[in-house]
Amino acid sequence: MSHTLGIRQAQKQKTRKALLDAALGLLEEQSLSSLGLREVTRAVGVAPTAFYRHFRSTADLGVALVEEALGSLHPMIRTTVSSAGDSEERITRAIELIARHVDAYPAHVRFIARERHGGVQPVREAIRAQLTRFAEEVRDELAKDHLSAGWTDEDLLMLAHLYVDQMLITASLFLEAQQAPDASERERERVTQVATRRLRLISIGRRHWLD
Amino acid sequence: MSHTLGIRQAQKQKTRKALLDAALGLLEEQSLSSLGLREVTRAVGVAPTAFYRHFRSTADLGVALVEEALGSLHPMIRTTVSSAGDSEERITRAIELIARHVDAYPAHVRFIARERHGGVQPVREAIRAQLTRFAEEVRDELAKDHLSAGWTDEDLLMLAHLYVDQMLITASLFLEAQQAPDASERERERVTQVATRRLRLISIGRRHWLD
DNA sequence: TGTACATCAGTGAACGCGCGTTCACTGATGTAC
DNA sequence: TGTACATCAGTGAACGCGCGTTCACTGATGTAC
Repeated sequence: MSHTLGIRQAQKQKTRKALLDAALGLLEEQSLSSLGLREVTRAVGVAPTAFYRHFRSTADLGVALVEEALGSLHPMIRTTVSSAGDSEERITRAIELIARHVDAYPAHVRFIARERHGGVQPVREAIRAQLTRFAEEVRDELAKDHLSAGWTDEDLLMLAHLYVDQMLITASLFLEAQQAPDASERERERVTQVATRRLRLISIGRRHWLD
Repeated sequence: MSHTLGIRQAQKQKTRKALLDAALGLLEEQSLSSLGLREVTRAVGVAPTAFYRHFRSTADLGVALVEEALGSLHPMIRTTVSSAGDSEERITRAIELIARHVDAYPAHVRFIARERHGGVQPVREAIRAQLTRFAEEVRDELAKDHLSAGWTDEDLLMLAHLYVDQMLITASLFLEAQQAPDASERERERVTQVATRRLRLISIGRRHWLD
């Protein structure tokens, strides 16, 4: 049987999750560096002092949000890069996956895009560390592809970073499309098209890299 | 002779510039959404109320900073894209130009990277508008190149956006390299190398786009 | 050039408010026997 | 199973502080004659 937490631990986890969720909601319209501890506890309905039972500061909460937003994405990225099919099919599948992820977790995506270059150093570093891991994982999968024969490890990592950056840019574009006042379905299709073509161009560059 | 401002106008412009400069300095360690009006006036040495003679709010000041950071860059971008030489030479020149710009205006570059997805809507929109203009200008220059024969306008704009995004990513990488505790010269060279290869791969993709 | 009045960038006091943090506390949950 | 004590998540009062904004003001600069 699975490990069962005590009542006390379970309740603590529940409050912690409520704080993270409330913070994520409040961060749709501001940056982490202006997020107040009292704001968060007020949204949850607990006393301001309860915050300290879970996090040292809002920066600390931000680092936890990075883990929540990106920590579980690693297996998904690996399987996407190493998936079957020809280049065009894989591009289509990858972009569809990004679109669905943005639909499912818009606030997480916005948080990462916003804080990647945001004003809170520990959070920037946590995001950077996760993205570096993503790039290394993408490189590992790319290395298995026969198209990578003759590539240096450095160039594979360069390409992997290019893919990771495109993934983020695309996610951010889908997010903007989502918020478009009307015709957001049209916007969504436009983003799908332009992101597909970007990846297609990169894919072509990849195939002719060693020419 | 050039238009001379009255003493009053000249002094007002001087105070306004001092507010912008102070804000830019304070924004190295925080986001615009947490920047305080009193913080800025304190740094300049004027009364808090003086702020209102120049800006309605810190968001308004942020929009002015976008103009200052990006407004003067248009001619530079046009000439860079349309410059002479073969593909490799142009890539080298473009990256060197970015590196020099980051050295000359690090705070402006950081501000744009930070607030592009930041928590202040009018500033995000001002940045977005400038970057759209950049992309359209890049497209116009690309369209003159014989390599663009047969390209749709849509695809040219896609490529232009790809270039603009790479420009920002590269600038942001140089900025991080600048802050590296030691061996920042090594870091700088590493960034130059990886940015060069990225552009090279995109350039290869461009050449074979219509294959 | 000189005078009388208008403009307006910057001042300084005052306001109400929400902030982060401290502290001793409460009472439900956990644990030892 | 029952009892006595320990733990600790969440409370609520209190603190000093800096915030954005208002208002009537000052005095140098600008303008009309």
